[in-house]
Amino acid sequence: MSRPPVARESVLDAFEAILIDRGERFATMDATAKAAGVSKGGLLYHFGSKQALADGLLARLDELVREDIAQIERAKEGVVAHFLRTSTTGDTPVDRAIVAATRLAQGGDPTANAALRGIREQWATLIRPHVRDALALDLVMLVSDGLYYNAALDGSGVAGPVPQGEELDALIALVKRAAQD
Amino acid sequence: MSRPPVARESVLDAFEAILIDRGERFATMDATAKAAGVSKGGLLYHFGSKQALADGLLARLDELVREDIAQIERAKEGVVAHFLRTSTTGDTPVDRAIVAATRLAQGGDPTANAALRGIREQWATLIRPHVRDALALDLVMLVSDGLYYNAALDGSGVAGPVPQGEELDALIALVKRAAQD
DNA sequence: GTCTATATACAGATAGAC
DNA sequence: GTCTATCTGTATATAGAC
Repeated sequence: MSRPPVARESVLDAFEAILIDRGERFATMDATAKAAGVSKGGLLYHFGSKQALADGLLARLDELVREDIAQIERAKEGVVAHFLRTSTTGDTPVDRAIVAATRLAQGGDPTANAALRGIREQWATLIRPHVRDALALDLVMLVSDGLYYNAALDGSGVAGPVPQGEELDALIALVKRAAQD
Repeated sequence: MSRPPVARESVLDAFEAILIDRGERFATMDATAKAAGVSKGGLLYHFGSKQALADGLLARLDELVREDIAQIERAKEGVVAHFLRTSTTGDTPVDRAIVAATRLAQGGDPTANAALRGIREQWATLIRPHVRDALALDLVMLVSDGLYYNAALDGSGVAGPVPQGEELDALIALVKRAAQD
């Protein structure tokens, strides 16, 4: 699992940033190359097509989710609480990748859609043993989905109408009470 | 408030359908005109620009939401329950308009984004008197957001990983128990 | 009101120099 | 490995006939 070149990563960073900050329509190869500080030709050396660029983003997303899931499993405050807390409170690499993938999916990229569905399934598998039943799982997943939905609507950095800090703590407690015994 | 011409409405229907079924990238004026059974020139008589087309969709959304809110207020099973039940269980005109607007928003249209934020605020105002406190409101809104998020990911007609039928009834009961006294 | 034809701009992608 | 130049397709928009 050798680390890819720096230029490649900064192209992905730029692509992701435009998706988040401006939306799918503005995430062109031209704009991405410019934001990454390379020429179009340079970008196309690393990613031979727009789809390859999207695939690169989704591959990185997959890896970040893998790490994220490992972290949630080890969380001291419990799996459910940590899962909800990291459902886009902050501006972490996973969160950014997920919002960017959401934008791609909504633009009409079926691979982005499938990736997000797969991630949600992984999360559900992770949470299932820690809640009372299927209904409780639905509740936890939907609250998490709701947090991501608001993050996707607001782009990065902007504080949405979603609980944070102590309010988020209280929400987590409320959901846990409803979802666990 | 005179009813707009039939052709105008069918153009909006077509635009909405493409947004939902294929995504923002595919919702071009050409594709919309074709799907609506008019020529590009015909479309442009009714909507002079892409933005005007989007504005038309959002204006219709606003009206549908107004009707939707009036219905929720009158719901026999209670405001919270009816609100959650209509958070995209089905394939109603409001739901379709919301998913289409979500796609526009994720593509990078700021007016679609603002419209969705406004609608969410209207809903919150509607729900607020019917729940225990601000925390309970957060819970109800986030579950609703989560349902819409899944609807947006799945497009129209496809059954997502989201509760339906009796499972949905149980979820609504669970949320009500957690959110009301 | 609806059409065809066309102008303009930009997206994605290729060729080939350095 | 990164660049410039360019080709091709297509999206938005205009002009003007019917």
